[in-house]
Amino acid sequence: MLRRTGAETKQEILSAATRLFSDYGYRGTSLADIAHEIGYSKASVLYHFASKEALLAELVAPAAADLRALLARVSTMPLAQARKCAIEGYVDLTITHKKTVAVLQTEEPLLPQDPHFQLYERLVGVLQGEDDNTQARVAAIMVVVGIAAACTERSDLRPEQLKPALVAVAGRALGLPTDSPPG
Amino acid sequence: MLRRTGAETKQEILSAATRLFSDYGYRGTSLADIAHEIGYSKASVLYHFASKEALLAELVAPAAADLRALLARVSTMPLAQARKCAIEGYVDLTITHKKTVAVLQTEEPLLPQDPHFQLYERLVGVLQGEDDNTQARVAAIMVVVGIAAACTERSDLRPEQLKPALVAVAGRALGLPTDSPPG
DNA sequence: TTGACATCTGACCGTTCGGTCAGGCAGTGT
DNA sequence: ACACTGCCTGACCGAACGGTCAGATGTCAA
Repeated sequence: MLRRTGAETKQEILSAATRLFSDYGYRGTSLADIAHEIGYSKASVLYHFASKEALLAELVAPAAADLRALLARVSTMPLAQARKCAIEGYVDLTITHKKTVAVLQTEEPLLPQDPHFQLYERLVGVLQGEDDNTQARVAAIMVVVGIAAACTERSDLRPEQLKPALVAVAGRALGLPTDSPPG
Repeated sequence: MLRRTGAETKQEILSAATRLFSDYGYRGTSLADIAHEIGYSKASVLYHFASKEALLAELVAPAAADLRALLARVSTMPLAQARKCAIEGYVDLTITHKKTVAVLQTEEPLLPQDPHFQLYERLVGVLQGEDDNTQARVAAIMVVVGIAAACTERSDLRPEQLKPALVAVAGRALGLPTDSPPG
């Protein structure tokens, strides 16, 4: 018989959950919804994941790992390079994990004590640079949240166009020196 | 006996709901939570509001009205002035209705067909200007979402500092000509 | 005092949710 | 043939939710 392996089913569940969570939110999606999406029963979802919360955690893990890696990589650089690299890395990450970021975007702000939230805090810190004036902080927050928002927009812009646009606008917002003058 | 009037109670409910919705989300807040917050019963909340959804609508109405007014005011201006005025007006609006915007911020993206969402679409259109290239659109989205995010941050920055910072960063992100060159 | 009205509540209802559990069913090694 | 294991399910459970309703209580006008 053509039975799927457990690992395959688990991946199917993760994919369906990512889609539904990003469209309807974590709280707006039931385990039954996820199960129905892939033609399994709710009990089957809970066979592969200990709880709905554990499913969310596993879903978010890859994006969180990438962000953690980016922060580690950037932390060894001099500030100017770190900011530039953080922007580009974060843009890549957001494009790659578009749907996952959309989930975090709508569900995370409610939990300041959440570990993922603290990663975002560190990213904001890097982009903010040494200055701790209001304007620098505002710019950093705007860039981090704005990049995520622009990527998760319904509009289907091609990544080849999207990435340079995001990097350019982020650089402008942060007041970074432009390295590729227009014209 | 010192009974409150119905209008007073209604306002109390709206205030408590705004606070709780912005902290825990619409779905994360029950009618019982709101009632408990102000020492009334759940049935009392439903005496003043037809439903939880109606409560949300009434809660959001003032901010939505302000945004609508801003868009109307701006629509009669030449483009350059409209963009500048839209930024400043939107910053004011967001600072004024900080908590309400926080509610919309986390609950709205899930409903593209929502009327409030369409107001945001129009605002993005104004900031985007005539260009419909990727970069202009990305900048507009980033500014609209970023302003809201920066205002609803936990950090308690004084509005006197916050407003000029937001306006300046937004202008930079959109590539507007700087009208007040730094010292 | 009485009746009309506004405000507020406890008790209740139907639904949905996350989660549990005993068991079915297919493949595999012996 | 047998037992074992991994995958999956229907039926069920308790809790929480939004919402309804009859009625208690207070206010005010006549």
